[in-house]
Order: sequence, then C-alpha cells, then structure tokens
Amino acid sequence: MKFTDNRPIYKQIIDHFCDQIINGKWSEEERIPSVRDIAVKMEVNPNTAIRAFHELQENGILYNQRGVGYFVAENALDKVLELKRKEFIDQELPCFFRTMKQLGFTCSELEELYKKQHE
Amino acid sequence: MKFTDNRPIYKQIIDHFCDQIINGKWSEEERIPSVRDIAVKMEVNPNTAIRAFHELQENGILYNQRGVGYFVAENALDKVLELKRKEFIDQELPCFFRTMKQLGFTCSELEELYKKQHE
Amino acid sequence: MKFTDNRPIYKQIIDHFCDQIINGKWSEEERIPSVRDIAVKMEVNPNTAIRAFHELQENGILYNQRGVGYFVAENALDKVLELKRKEFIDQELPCFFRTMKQLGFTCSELEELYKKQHE
Amino acid sequence: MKFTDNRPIYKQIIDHFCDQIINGKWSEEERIPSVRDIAVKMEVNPNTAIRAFHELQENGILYNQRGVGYFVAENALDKVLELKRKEFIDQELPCFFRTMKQLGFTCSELEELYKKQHE
DNA sequence: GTGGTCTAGACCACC
DNA sequence: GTGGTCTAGACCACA
Repeated sequence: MKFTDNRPIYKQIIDHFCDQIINGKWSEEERIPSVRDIAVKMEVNPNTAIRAFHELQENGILYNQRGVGYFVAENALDKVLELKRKEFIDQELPCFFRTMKQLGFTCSELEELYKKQHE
Repeated sequence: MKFTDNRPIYKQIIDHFCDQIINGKWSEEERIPSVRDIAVKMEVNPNTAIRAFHELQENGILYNQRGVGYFVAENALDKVLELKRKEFIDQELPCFFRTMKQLGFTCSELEELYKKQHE
Repeated sequence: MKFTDNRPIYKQIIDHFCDQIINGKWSEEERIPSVRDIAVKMEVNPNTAIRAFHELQENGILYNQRGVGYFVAENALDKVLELKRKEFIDQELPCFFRTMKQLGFTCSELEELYKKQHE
Repeated sequence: MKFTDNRPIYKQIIDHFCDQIINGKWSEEERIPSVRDIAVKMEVNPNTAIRAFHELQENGILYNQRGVGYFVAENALDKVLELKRKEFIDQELPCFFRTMKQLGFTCSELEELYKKQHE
C-alpha cells in the first residue's frame, strides 16, 4: 500500500478502514488482523497502525479485547457514516463553498465536472 | 491578525494576499508594504513573512526589486485565480466528489445546503 | 566543510549534493543522512540544510517520507544533469560567448587554455 | 533601461559603460553626462550610479574633476580590455571548464552552440 | 528518532 | 531604507 498524499499516514489508514467497512468487507463483531500483521502488510510502522486503531476505537467503530485483538463494533457502519457525514458537513462543505464562490464556479459547472470525472 | 487554524502561518499569509488581490485591494505594479512593516502589522516574525513572499514570487504573483521592495506582478490576478483553480480542481474536487458519493449525497441536496448556508 | 565563496551556503549545499549524485555517491532510493546529522557534519544550522533539501525536493532530486527522512529520487541523476545543463546553457553560455567575442578570443584559443589548465 | 538579471545594478551599469567604451561611443578625455542625468536616464538611484562610477574610477577607466564631472581616462579602452580579460581568464574560464567537463560537453559541441546562437 | 515551522536577533549587500 | 541569509534554540506532528 502506497501513501502518496500529504495527509498523515494514520489518517489515511483510518479512511482505508472506513472505506472497507462501508464497502462491507468487515462484518460486525468480526476480528480484524493484528496490528502487527496490518503494519507489515501496509509497510507501516506498528505505532502508526496503533494510532489509527485508537482513533477508530474512540469513535466507537472498533473495540479492543485485551490480549485478543481489535473487533468491528456493533453498528460500526452507522458510526462510520455518521462520523463522515459530520466531518463532511462541518468541515469540507463550508470551505468548499467558499472557494467555489471565490473562483466563480457554479453548482452546475461542478456537476458537469463531476460527471466527467465519473465516466 | 490572528492565525487560528492549524496550517502554517506562512501559508495563511499567502492566502491572505491572494484574497486581497482577488478582492482588488492591490493594483498591478503597486508596491506592497515592506517585509518588516507587514511582519509588525501581522504580529509575525519577518522571516515568516519573507517565506510567504518568496512563494508568491515563485508563482509569479509578486516580483522583487533589489533594495526597493515587493511589487504586485502584471497579471497577478490571473495568476492567483489560475493557481487557486488548479488547487481546487486537482485537490479539493476529487476528494469532495468521492466523499459525496460515498455518503450518498446528491448535487441537488448539496445545492440546498449551499443556499441555506448563504442566506 | 568550508563555505568560502560568496554564494549563499544553502546554494553551495545544493551544489555539493548534486555533485555527489553526479559522482555516484548516492544510489536511487537511498536514504541520505538526517538533516541534523548533515547540519552537524557541515557545521551549519539545521535550517540552512533544510532549505537546501527543500529546493532539491522541488526539483525532484530528493523526496521526503514523513518522519523518516530524505531519499534520493528515482532518476535523480537525470534530473540533476538536466537542471545543470539548463542552467549552463541558459545562463553561463550566452554570457560566456558574449565576453569571448567582445575580448576577441576564439574557440581554439580557449581550447588551448583549457588544455593548459588541465595538464 | 531595464535591469532584469539578478546581478547588482551598479555592476550592470559598469558593464554598460565598458561596453560603450569598447564600442567606441566615448573618446578619451571626453566628459560623460552627470551622475544626476545618468541616474534619471537609467531610472536608477543616484547613489547606485555613483557607486558604479567609483568603481570605474578605481580601475582607472574614468577620472573625476571636482565640480566638473567624470571624464574618460587616457587609455580607457586598454584598461577596460585588460580588466575584462583578467576577470574572464581568472574567474569565468575555470568555472566554465569545470562545469563543461562535469556535464560532458566538448569544446566542439560548444562551438556548434556558439555558431547557432550567433546566426 | 524524523522533518516542519516559528521566533529572535544578527549581519550582509544593495538602493 | 530595502530584502536575503544565517544562527540558535524552541515547539510541533509524525513514525
């Protein structure tokens, strides 16, 4: 796995797991691989993986059983969507609209671009 | 001037000047205040201000005259808009659309939100 | 390491690394010593070293991995040569030929001098 | 007159006068325009013009008559050529050959480029 | 440990 | 006066 963008790697790992949960890769209560395995697989420092898991745990998306491993929480999918919606509406949207307005883009122009990018 | 967000101050200074150029505060070929004056006014170290100016110079938005000061370049406005458009389309848009799709928002829903926020 | 000439130290550091790359001291993807180590070794402030590295990074000669260090980029050698060739042809050559012509030197005279200096 | 390159303006003024002397624009013992006039004509700070004249005076190319003005010295042309030759051979040549060697250019290749640039 | 940013204050060349 | 460079030392986020 390559971490090419400038955001902190642990944030990218978080997103990666959220995406997988949204896409149904993990069931509720399912055990996910050990920090060590994930760190190896992702070619990442174990501390970095741990940091990501901690944050997922704080948001109620994972839970931890000492000596056993991390598990996908009940309602993890809802929690993920809720978290992302909150971030999106509170942080991305205002900034996005501000820039959009400043650069003179209209909603319909962006819709055009959207369609182009998703063809 | 307060720098509340987490981004580097010099980046915020860059944006500040870009915004001023967009809003027509500076004319082409106009001399902007000296590094020292701006540093004092913004309550920032001169080095931090210089760093911002260097980056604006590299992007062709300012130019420098030895021993005299910094000036707004010809076509500074175009350069600024071009730069911002590029950033917006390359970095914000894809990320935005991706999240939007993932969370199941439609363009029209967002347009609603946009209008609400701008009432 | 001594920095005797009048050019900025950070520029001299840049040239120093370019020279080392040309001379094959660093392989592609190899990690170079940390900013702090280099600063100590060159008897220079870390900020000065960082400045040089930033410029090398902008030219695609180094790249950076968060929290890990600086690495020699793929094709760093090509990038260095390209950069230097560009500088040489755009800046040194025209000035050189102009003076040469003005002083009435011919290419072959200079070739003589060249050979003398390299005996 | 535009000073576009990065060298100090006063150095560029010096070169400008040397060029004019080489090209025969000034005769020996001829009075050149006043510092003030030259500063106005070149759109330059008078101090900058004075600095150039001082350096030309130190090299025996101009001489000054208090309250009258600056004059072209006897043998100014020889002095100019001597000065330029010295600079060229001592400073430009070694640096030029070093870069040339490093970038793998040969004398004949450069001769080609020379001819192209002077067509 | 790594690099990134910032401050304070110095000195320089240049206009 | 202007900007440019450099140092010393601090604090931060990240791995």
